[in-house]
Amino acid sequence: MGRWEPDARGRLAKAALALYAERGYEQTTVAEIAKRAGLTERTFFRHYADKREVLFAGAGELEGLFVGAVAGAPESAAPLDALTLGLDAVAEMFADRREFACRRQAVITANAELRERELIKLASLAAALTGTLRGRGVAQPAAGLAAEAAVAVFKIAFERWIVPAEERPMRELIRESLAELKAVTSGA
Amino acid sequence: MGRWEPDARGRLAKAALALYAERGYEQTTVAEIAKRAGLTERTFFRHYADKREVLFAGAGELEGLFVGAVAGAPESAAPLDALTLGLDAVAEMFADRREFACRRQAVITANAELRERELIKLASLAAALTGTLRGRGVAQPAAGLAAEAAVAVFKIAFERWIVPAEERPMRELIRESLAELKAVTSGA
DNA sequence: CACCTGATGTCAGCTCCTGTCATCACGTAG
DNA sequence: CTACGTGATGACAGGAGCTGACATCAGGTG
Repeated sequence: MGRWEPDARGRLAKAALALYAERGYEQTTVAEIAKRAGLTERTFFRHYADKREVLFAGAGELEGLFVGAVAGAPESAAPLDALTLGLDAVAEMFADRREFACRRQAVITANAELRERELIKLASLAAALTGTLRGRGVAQPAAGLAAEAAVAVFKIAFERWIVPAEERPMRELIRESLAELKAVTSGA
Repeated sequence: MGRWEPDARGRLAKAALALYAERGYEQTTVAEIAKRAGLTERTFFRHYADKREVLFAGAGELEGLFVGAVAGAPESAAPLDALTLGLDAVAEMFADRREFACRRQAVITANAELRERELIKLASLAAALTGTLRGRGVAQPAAGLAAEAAVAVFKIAFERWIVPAEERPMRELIRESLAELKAVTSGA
């Protein structure tokens, strides 16, 4: 055993999610999170930039996966087809994390500050996708619009996937949302 | 003359924008804003919920205008056509406020916290548009996707309108973005 | 004149977050 | 084996954002 219990970061994340869920984000102090993880407040801020970020550590992974899949699409693929590959890759990643995603999302939707943070992560994703499309030769503003549209599809499919009543696979919901988007933008 | 100088709210907003532009958002304290407006810190927080909100007082107006135009579209209009009427209404509103919008946007884009707040205002707009479309009989998820797409069009048109080099009318940029969105979603 | 109202000032206090320095197990060089 | 460096952590002070509670006081109202 080392000098400290291992995985301080993970313990902080777990403690934070638990407390945010138990008593609400605003009613939880960083000192309490740290205490539950057996650490101090100062150490919390060494692992996470702020009180919100502890819930968004996985965002970078999602972005990397999405961008990677789009970048790896065949050169001949149209922008929306490349983005669809990215959406599929993301869907796969979510497949076995439904319960965790649900608890986490319940906390986020319950608080405006956390929703703000979530939105900027999605915006960062859109920006990264825009850059990737541009690297594939797509011009502006088409690249930006396609990226925003793909993120909207992800957002809405995710919203429906989270609903406990549905229980449908993420991939299916994404295909449906994509089809709806095409219908609604071409229909007018 | 009343007991106090009139328009405390407006004075605070003006002082805040000036200071944020001068020395940056983070380097400005609320006490400084209040002092420049001839008020106290406590009074600032009576007018604005937090240090960011002072830049977003007009967001409600934008949302109302957009939603009103969509709601007032002919019943026969397709979702995207109704949304286009909303986009046009918004474009008109921006027409004579370019300089103010530029200064404000420069401050916002320079700071992540302010971008977060901007994003949640846009999300609120998308939610309001979704509700309006649903009121017009559009089902989910089509309503949500159409709303998100319209907000994406607004976002990207606005980005281009702000660029000093361009100087093209907002309405024209919106039409262009809309056409690009249709092209990119139907082309694949 | 007495009273109420509403915008503001004053003050105490919590929480978030940061800078700085101390601590101390572990690894490594000698 | 000792000495030293390293890296994660603790301890402490302090600024800034934000809130609650109470005081103040010009104006309107009876």
